[in-house]
Formats: sequence, C-alpha cells, structure tokens
Amino acid sequence: MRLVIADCSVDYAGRLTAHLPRARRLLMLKGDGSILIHSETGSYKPLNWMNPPCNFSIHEPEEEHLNDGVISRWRVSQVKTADILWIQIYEIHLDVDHELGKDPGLIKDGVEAHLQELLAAQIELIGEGAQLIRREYMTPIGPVDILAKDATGQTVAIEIKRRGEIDGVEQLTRYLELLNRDAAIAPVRGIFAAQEIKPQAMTLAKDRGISCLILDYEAMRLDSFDPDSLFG
Amino acid sequence: MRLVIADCSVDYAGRLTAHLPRARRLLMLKGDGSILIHSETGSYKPLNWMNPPCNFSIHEPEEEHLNDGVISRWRVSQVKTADILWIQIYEIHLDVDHELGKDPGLIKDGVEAHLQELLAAQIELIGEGAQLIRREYMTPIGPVDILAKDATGQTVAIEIKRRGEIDGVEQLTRYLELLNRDAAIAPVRGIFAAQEIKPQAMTLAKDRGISCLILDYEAMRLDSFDPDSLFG
DNA sequence: ATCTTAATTTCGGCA
DNA sequence: TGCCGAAGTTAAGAT
Repeated sequence: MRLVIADCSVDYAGRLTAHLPRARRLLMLKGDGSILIHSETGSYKPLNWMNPPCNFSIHEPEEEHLNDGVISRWRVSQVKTADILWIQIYEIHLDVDHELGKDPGLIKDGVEAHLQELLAAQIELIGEGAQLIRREYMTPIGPVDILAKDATGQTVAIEIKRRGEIDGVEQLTRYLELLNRDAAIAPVRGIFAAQEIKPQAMTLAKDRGISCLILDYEAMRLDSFDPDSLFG
Repeated sequence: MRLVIADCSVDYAGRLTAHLPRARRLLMLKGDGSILIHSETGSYKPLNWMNPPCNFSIHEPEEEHLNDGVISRWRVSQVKTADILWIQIYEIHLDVDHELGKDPGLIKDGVEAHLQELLAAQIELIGEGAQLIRREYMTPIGPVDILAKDATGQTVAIEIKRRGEIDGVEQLTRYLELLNRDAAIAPVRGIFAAQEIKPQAMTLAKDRGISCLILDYEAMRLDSFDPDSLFG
C-alpha cells in the first residue's frame, strides 16, 4: 500500500460528476489498484475513490495546469466501467510504500442471520406448541424469514429484524398479502420479531393485525447452549 | 492525521461483536478522533473503524497479551454510544503525523434531482400529449416527485429513482392512495420511473397497476441541449 | 433534534 | 454471474 500526502485537486466523472478543489489530502493506493482520497474529517467514507480493478497512469501536466502549479497528473480509470478520476498534484509531503499482505478478514457475530437461526431453533418463543415449517420460505417477491405453524395449526409468517422499523412491517405486510392468496396455507398471520421495535413500527404492525415479538439475543444465545435441549 | 502501519489484532464490541486476527494493517487516526483500519484489499469501507467523537487511550498490555508479543494496546471508544474498539499492537512499521487542515469539500452533479429536472422538462416521455402539473407536489406524507396530466386528462403521479427497488413502489403506492382521496384530481394513476428497475419492483408495481418507465439519462441529457427545443 | 431518503452505497449469500 | 437484501450501513436533506 502506497500512502501519499499531497496538495491536490480531483475530478471524477462516472456515475456522477464531482470535483474537489485544491487542498492537502491523503491518497491511499491499495495493492488491488483501488485508490481512496481522505481528508482530516468525515467518517469512514472517502471524499473520492475508485474501486478495483483499475488502471493507474501518470501524465505530464498540460500548460493550463503548469500555470496553476501542477507538478503531475494521475489518471485512475475503472477497468469495467467508464469511470475516470483525474488527480492534479501540486506538492507531495509524504510518499511511502508498504506491503501489508493478505488480510485474514473480519469475523462477525450477532447479525440478523444469527437471530433467524436462533428463533428457528427456539420456535416455541412465538407460542407454545409452535412448529417450524421452514426458514427463507420463497415467494415471488422474496423470501419470508420464517414460516411456522402455531398450536392451532394456523400458518404464521415471521419477519425478523435486528431493529424493527416501519419498512420491516411493510415487508411483512406484502408477504402476508401474497401468502394469503395461497389456499393451501391461508389464512396466514404475521409476527414481527426484533431485538428492538420502534414505536411507529409497533403502531403500524398493530394496526394491521401483526403481532410484535421482542427478541432477547443474549438469552436466546444462552438457551441454544442449554444442555437440557440436548435431551428435549 | 496520524498514519500507522502495524501488525495488530482488533476487537470490536458495540452493535455487533467482531474480531480481526493478527495481520499487518494501516491504522488511520483522523484529526476528529475517528480511526479507520484498512487492509490492502476491499473497497473504501475499512475492515473496522470508530466514528467521531471518540476517546483514545493507550494501555499497558496485560500478561496474557505480553506472552503473545503485544507491545501496546489502544482503546478507542465512542463518546455517545457504548461502542469500544481494542487494538493490540505487535510491531510498528510506520508512524507519521501530518496536519491536513480543513477540506473545502466535494462538489457533486448528476444525481436523482437531475433526473427529476430532466423528466419534468421532457414530460412527453410518459406519453404523447402529457403535461406537467408540478414538481415536488406536496402531500401530508411528503412530496410527489412529479404530478402530470396525460393526453386523456387523467392525473398521473410519478415517482423517480435512479435505481427502482421495492420501497420506491411502496412510496408511490402511499402517495396514490392519498391522492385518490382528493376528488379534485382523482382518479390518479402511477408511473414508476428509474434508470434501472429491479425485477421484483417491476412485479410489485404491475400487481398494483403502476406503470414502469425506464429512463435513459444520457439521451435525456442530450435532448435537453437539443437546439430545436430553443425554438419549440 | 429527529426522521426520511439517497448512496459513485458496499458487502455477502444464494440461485 | 447476477440478483436480492442487510449493513456497526453512512450521509444529506427536510420537518
């Protein structure tokens, strides 16, 4: 990875057109050919960037640029699309190169997929006597997170979110509308399950006859290791 | 901005739990207190990060870490939330500090607002004889991108997206429901216009009687410069 | 301050 | 490979 701190201006043309006036910035040239342009502020998103794979070339400044004090022009272009980034370099304050090698990558824990897995394994959390039909039940408009049957034999569609907001209720509503057209499983009722449900989402769900279920991730995780369950 | 290239391992605990095994990486400490951890690959998103404002402190490694060869531990915590990042440093290969100063910021051009402007100017793209009523037509639940009348005199509500996905159809559906309660303009039909429309969104739109219109940004942009239009 | 919507979204999973 | 949905989404604009 090559790190350059330089006074530069940038022009991007691709999915949109953008320009960065002259200022001191960090230019980060990754081993995969990508480039990121960072400033002192702003969260992790760079001011400008080019995704790999891309071509990098150095050009002599034309007269117009020389008069402005440009000492070099960098051209970075996307190989697959027409995106182009032009960087005008005025002065370089740092220029170092280090090989980082391959990264083993991030190990994550505690995302939506986990919640789904846990609830499928502990389906009785939606009500005693409930039985799992299947996870990721496919419909023409997308997969329903969990399809189950309750103690009375009624089909239940469950939408799981980490944070329950209005669009999750909308999503479940669409599924229910579709599923209820299928005579084989209708009538289907809905459960909106999340670690946290926003009041607005709760209100909308109730208004549509959808039950809400707050999931306790920690408790579910512990339960999944409950030795009793091995003999259940 | 401080740039450190170091052999390190990272543990994040916050909205999720994540771990990065030991490897050589770039640690970027911005002036606003944020930190980014980048590897040689991957697009602009860092492997791990902490958003400003945050507290930074250096800790002596405990025995368990010393045995692993840790020479220092960095603790970065979010001020507002409970998020914490622990970085174990094994070896430092670069450590430089440069002041970048304030950045003048990015100037953009060519996003969704542009599409709306172009379609309003070329409203006949939705059908010959169509006429613009107005852009950003206000309703209690938000502005409809474009309201128009077709050749038959029927009111048309248009939702514009760069990429048409399901939530855009939902949005238009809500507007149509509301607009159709207004006797002065009802009945209102809907058009979902985008540069690209996802199959599922297309399906849902058709199911709800909403037409779809693919917008050719380049063609529309060229048309808007058509010299004939100056004399039309 | 809070909520809504766009993003050069990026990223991972599955058909 | 393409499509779909989640993300520690982030970020910008409106209420």
